[in-house]
Amino acid sequence: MGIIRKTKAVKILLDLFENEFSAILAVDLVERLKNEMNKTTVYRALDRLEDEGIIHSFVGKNGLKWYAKCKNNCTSGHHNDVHPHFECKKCKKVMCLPVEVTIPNIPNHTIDNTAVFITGICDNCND
Amino acid sequence: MGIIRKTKAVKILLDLFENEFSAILAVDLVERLKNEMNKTTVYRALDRLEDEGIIHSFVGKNGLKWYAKCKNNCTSGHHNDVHPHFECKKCKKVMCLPVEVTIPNIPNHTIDNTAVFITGICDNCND
DNA sequence: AAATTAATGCAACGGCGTTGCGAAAGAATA
DNA sequence: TATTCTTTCGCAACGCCGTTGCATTAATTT
Repeated sequence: MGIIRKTKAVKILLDLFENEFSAILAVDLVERLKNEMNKTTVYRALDRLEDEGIIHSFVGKNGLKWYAKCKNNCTSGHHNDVHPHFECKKCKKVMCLPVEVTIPNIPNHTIDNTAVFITGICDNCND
Repeated sequence: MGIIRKTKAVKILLDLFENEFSAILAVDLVERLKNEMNKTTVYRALDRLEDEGIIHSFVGKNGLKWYAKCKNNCTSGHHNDVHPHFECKKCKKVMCLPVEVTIPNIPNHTIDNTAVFITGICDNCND
């Protein structure tokens, strides 16, 4: 807990997420890094990075796992931003939208976590 | 397109969803019906029911597929209700919430579909 | 009843993600 | 630097969900 060990895998992944603004599919990471590290290593390093609140994960429509960089000081266990994730049908990119989604009050329910997944066409492809 | 064939599988499934208010995991359906039909049949019949707009599906946090009955005259291809799905951490049930979630306008984006998945504690377990 | 179309069962597969375990790498102590 | 301890890595194998191909059976059409 606290400082994360900067292993080879962690360094490579951090670098990757630093230069990537859209979310990345876990399987794509495995593929892209297959010459540098084993797939098990990728998954375990992702787990650690998520535990530390450096990245966050979510599941797409097809059940595949996406990872993206956290921007709002998330900590282990709790992620601050409840932002939607947007998947463009054209360019296939998935991005975190800098927008707050407010969930209407639901009587007698305790809300713990909210995931919003939107599909459509992004601004880049809309020209 | 149009009228769905009332095969054995479809009848059983329709009956099941009629008497079930919470969503059902696809794998649970396969398990519950394993003496009456093959797992392939279950998945294929679910596909057809969804195509006809009788049920709708969504993916949970762990990537598993859920099915629930449609209530708002959905048609093939398009499902009318953008309601959240709520998973209770205690009783593990997943229900469709009768609430509209409004997504804030996102400049230059064309929204096609929205999925909201909430976890927490439901009213039944909150006493 | 015969012919056509659609649904079913079975077995095998594909893909994502996980686990167990021995080997290697990194941190800590001296 | 040498020794010990802890964490990570690689490999192989696995578990599971959902899908596909194909031959069989059931339902619809004529």
